[in-house]
Amino acid sequence: MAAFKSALSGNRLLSDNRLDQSGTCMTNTAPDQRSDGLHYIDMRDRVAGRIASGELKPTDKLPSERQLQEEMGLARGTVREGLFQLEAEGLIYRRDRSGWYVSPPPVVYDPTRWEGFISYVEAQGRVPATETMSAETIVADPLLAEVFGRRAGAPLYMIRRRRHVDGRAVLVEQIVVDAALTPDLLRFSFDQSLTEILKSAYGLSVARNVVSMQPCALTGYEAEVLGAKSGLPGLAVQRTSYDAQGRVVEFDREHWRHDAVRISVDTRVR
Amino acid sequence: MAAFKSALSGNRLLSDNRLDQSGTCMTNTAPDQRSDGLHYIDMRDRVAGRIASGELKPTDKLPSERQLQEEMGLARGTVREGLFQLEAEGLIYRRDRSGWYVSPPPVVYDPTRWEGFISYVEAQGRVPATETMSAETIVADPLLAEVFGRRAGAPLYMIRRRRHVDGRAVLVEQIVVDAALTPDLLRFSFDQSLTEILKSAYGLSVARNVVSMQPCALTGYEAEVLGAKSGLPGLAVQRTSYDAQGRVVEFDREHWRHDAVRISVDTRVR
DNA sequence: GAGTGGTCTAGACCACGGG
DNA sequence: CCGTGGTCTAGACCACTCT
Repeated sequence: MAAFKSALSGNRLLSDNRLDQSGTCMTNTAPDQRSDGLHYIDMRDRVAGRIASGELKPTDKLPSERQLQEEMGLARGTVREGLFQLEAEGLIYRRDRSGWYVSPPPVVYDPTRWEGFISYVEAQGRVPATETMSAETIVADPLLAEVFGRRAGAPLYMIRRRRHVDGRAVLVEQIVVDAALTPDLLRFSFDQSLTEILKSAYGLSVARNVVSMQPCALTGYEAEVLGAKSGLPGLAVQRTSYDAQGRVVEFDREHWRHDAVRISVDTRVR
Repeated sequence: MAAFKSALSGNRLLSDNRLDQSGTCMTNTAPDQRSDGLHYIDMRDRVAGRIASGELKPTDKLPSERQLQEEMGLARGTVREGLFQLEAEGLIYRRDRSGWYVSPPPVVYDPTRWEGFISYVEAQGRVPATETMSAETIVADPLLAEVFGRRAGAPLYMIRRRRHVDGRAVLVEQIVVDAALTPDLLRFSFDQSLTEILKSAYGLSVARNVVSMQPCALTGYEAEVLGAKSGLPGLAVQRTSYDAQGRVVEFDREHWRHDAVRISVDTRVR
């Protein structure tokens, strides 16, 4: 019913920045007309309202589940149902056994550009941080051998990092580079920009990116290191970067929290 | 602990097609070593195992929740918890009040190319279908006016469509085009390719795409028309297409089921 | 009308976070 | 240590689908 207006407003994609405003998609906190009788939706709307009004701001802690339960006269399970809704919408997130918090706005990310995470995030007025989880020499399994066009067993470097925005862990990544192109790479610290290292120390720069993205659930290792509950929606990004000679410079797999990122790509059509 | 092998296997992104094999990410059905004592995870693993083994195939219906409950000696809530995990991972989906089904593999989609949905899907051996929900003339609100570089109040066409793959509704989209560039557009049927219409009837082709993507929750209208429960993870895609003169040819917003799509982009670095 | 998932209640105990 | 969320049980009734 003539919903095109609302379809375009309450839009997290349109504005280029900062749009923690109104609501999320279309269900929205909207008027007050709601109260479908669905208790967990009412609960969702009430909390969403507090966020929209600014009563609760990004990174604020919500009242405890038991407080909300009492406050709204519901069973705890129903309260949690409403919280899961809000989490799925990216409005709130949880810290294990600590509580529920209001999500900050997402970071905008263009995986087709060869710019570092750090410059991206800073350009958006946020504070980036990187932790190197591991950096080691590995040998190419058949899969990686194919990616890099080497024999199985060829030496590669693998770096695992965790990245933060404003102190919150938002992604884990695992980068593989060809040891033949980057001798002695492990002498560097990877808490800074790898992009920069590859360019300045090895003269490698990227001419082509092949990127693949898929909504996923964060489970196992990724959920654990992001401090997320297994099953939290996420975004898996895989990037293969080539230089002008067609050599694979970087093979990168990233797992993002779903509420922490917005992908933006600008391309000429071939 | 030396998990890089498993980090690269069980990978839905790597292979270019069909990879309903092993598991999803890393938690995997893996060995049998599990049985953490977490009942809903056991339950997840058991069902995931049946899917991995081929005992349950895409589009197959799972046993009812009450059957699973009895079969595994769990409370129904616990069974549902496990089913939600599998849903989040994209392994299964539900049809409201009908049952749970095994998800078919996702479609690969490149939003930066100006090819139609139909050719994409067919090229992957799947059966596409399109339903036009509405097609109407609207006037530009301030937001759309800015997008199209017109005055507020300028005439535009808006088309809403629902797209299916193999009979399953996987996305809803809302396309806005400039009426000044496409006079009398509404005389066409939009169950076929809009791309084709714009090119052959109006000589419009696309030189540049600006695409933005964000994991989201499907709620309200989108959830409803996709037959999904509100809160289901989805992917919101917004595309603005320009022709060689820099005029906006199409402004498109799509909402996909999270388990139905994988995004792939191939770009030259500028 | 039978069977399915969707919602909701009112408990319980546990594992972990943080003071 | 206490408070938090995480897991789990055992019911109940409803709304809808399917045949």
